[in-house]
Amino acid sequence: MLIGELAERTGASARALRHYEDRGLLVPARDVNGYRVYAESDILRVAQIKAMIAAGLGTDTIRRYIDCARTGDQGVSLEMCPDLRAELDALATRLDAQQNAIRKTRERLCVLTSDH
Amino acid sequence: MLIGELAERTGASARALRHYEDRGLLVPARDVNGYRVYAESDILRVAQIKAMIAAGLGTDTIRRYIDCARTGDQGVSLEMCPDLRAELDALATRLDAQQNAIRKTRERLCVLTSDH
DNA sequence: ATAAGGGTTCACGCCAACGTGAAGGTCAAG
DNA sequence: CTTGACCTTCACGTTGGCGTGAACCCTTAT
Repeated sequence: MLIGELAERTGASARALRHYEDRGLLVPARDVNGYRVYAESDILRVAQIKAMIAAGLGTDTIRRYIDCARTGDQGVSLEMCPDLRAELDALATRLDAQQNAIRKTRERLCVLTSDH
Repeated sequence: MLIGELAERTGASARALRHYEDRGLLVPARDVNGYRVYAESDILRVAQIKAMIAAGLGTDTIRRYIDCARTGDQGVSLEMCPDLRAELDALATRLDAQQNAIRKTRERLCVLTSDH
């Protein structure tokens, strides 16, 4: 599958897909003409990447996640994972804090508007 | 109170405080020598601003929030507020989505690490 | 007088995830 | 052979919230 099709089927732009490749998140094969050739499994991978990006994770972290998962499949060492776990925990904590902050803000606004 | 003291008492950098002023979030008085002079109430205001920034709100939205709150104090019109409310709701929704995304990511990682 | 430690206004730098041309190959169809 | 719809690689633009000098003024202590 070429980049246009993958873009269409994942909802990511072609530019984004090339960007993911730059960041090492996606490594498509190349056709003789130089075109990127993607596998079916890349659809799932792109979905995961998009979700992690949306969750506020950086591409560095995502790449480490992917590497960790790959070595996990092969039953190889998972030593790099603990700090990855820590990073995910930290992000979750930050998101909690953000939710609290916005909840307080809304409460203050509700008091002012006498709403609810 | 001068900018250095406010910075110290709020944890925000002096640069950040000037930035907030550029964005219209903070309007300190000026001494004869041109120095910014802040009121005690600005400490609370800066705390609110920091919280809203941390929550992912942009300075435009925050300024509208402040204006809305000010006019609210004086019992004046609150017509500008509905879209502000909508914006806060949208942000809250986005944060929910992010939490879901990171939760799924952590679950996938847990499966791989056979943890829990 | 001068050094130290405040303050001021520009104005460029940064980071991250792409958007957006530019300039040019590839390939099937008319 | 040419149009058109794909693809390729640069490489600069964008958005936001500041960081980080630069160059300069104000005030107090030595």
